[in-house]
Amino acid sequence: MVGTDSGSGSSAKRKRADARRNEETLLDAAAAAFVTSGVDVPVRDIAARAGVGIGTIYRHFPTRADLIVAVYQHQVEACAEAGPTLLANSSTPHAALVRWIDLFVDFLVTKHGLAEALQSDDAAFETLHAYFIDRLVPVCARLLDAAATAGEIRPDMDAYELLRGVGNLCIGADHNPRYDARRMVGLLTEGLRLR
Amino acid sequence: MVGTDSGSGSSAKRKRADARRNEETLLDAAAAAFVTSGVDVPVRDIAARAGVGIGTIYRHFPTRADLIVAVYQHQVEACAEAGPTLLANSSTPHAALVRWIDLFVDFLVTKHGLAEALQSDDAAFETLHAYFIDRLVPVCARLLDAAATAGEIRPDMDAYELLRGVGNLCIGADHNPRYDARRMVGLLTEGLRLR
DNA sequence: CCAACATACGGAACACGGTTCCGCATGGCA
DNA sequence: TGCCATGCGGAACCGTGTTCCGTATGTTGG
Repeated sequence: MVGTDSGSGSSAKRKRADARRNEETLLDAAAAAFVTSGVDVPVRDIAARAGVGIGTIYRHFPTRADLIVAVYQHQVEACAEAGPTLLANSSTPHAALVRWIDLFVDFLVTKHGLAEALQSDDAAFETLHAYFIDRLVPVCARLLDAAATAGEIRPDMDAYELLRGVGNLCIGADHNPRYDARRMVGLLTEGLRLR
Repeated sequence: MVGTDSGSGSSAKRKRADARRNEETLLDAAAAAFVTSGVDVPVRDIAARAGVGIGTIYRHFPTRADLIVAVYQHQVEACAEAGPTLLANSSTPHAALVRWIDLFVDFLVTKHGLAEALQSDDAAFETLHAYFIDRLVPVCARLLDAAATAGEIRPDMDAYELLRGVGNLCIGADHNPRYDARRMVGLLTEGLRLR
């Protein structure tokens, strides 16, 4: 699992039935609201969509970050797990790295406002930061290490820094036809290459 | 000059003396506030610092963007003017491009929150966007063009997109010792290179 | 089945920051 | 000096995050 344990996990003292139901409903409502209004959608809107009071949402997900993490956990997990797979199945480590970063970019640019939230220094997004870093930095580090060992890229690249840079490049990628985050990220990974 | 004409310009019907004084005071207060609290400092704080009412600040600078533009106009101007100079004085167009982008990055990372504001899609920052784009994109385009003509970089790079990417990379550059925007931007310009 | 308790709920109320608006003050001018 | 356009202050309003408590309801022991 993943640590937050804010889900239907089997641990602890088993919550009340209505509480579990509400948590589920909220997750669905939030997912839908994120799609239509971005991850910055007002808390009240999510509550209204779920048909619950504002207090309920705060009780289950004390910060917006908790809600975002819960909604996107599966996808982040999938991305993390894709790392080793790509490394095993790609022609070179650098190719694996590029493909993995593509996955990450795909994920970010299709979630309205997520890239912004990810880089925000607002304390409310602390756990969001932490989750992404915990889960993805090690994967990225492994890919970087493999590529560096193979002599394909410069050896001094820090995984955290790279992910942060990639995340930054994804900001505003939706809602701006003149800006193509993928191309920019491509430039970045190209610049990483040893020549 | 620059178009906004929100300064002590000699055009129009010459404002009242107290109004001109207030505008000056506000500019100073805002500059100081931006330094200590970032460009997101509450409007009330700037007003308080300047010793004026809230209405006054809105009268002179209808949006936060107007204030930011007014405060940083000189520096943006200097950056824009440095473009041709660098092109004339550098060993190669690519070197000029890199040095110019360094200038831009230096400017952005030393203004707490400016990079964020620059990429925000909030309507309030519309004029900020517009000003930076109007002033800097042509300069960048000229540098890109020179470098492309010299065969140093790929010829398909759009100036707006590059500046946007660079701006994005500068987000969160202050207040995060683990992230070095300069290095990331360096990677980007390296990736631009033809090899 | 019922009582009693822990748990969870709803939403009013508060905090905060942006923005508007209008009655009042004042600089500039005849 | 008196008049008027210009400018000023800040109360008030709005949207949104967040807290808190009286009430409702699931759960469990008798």
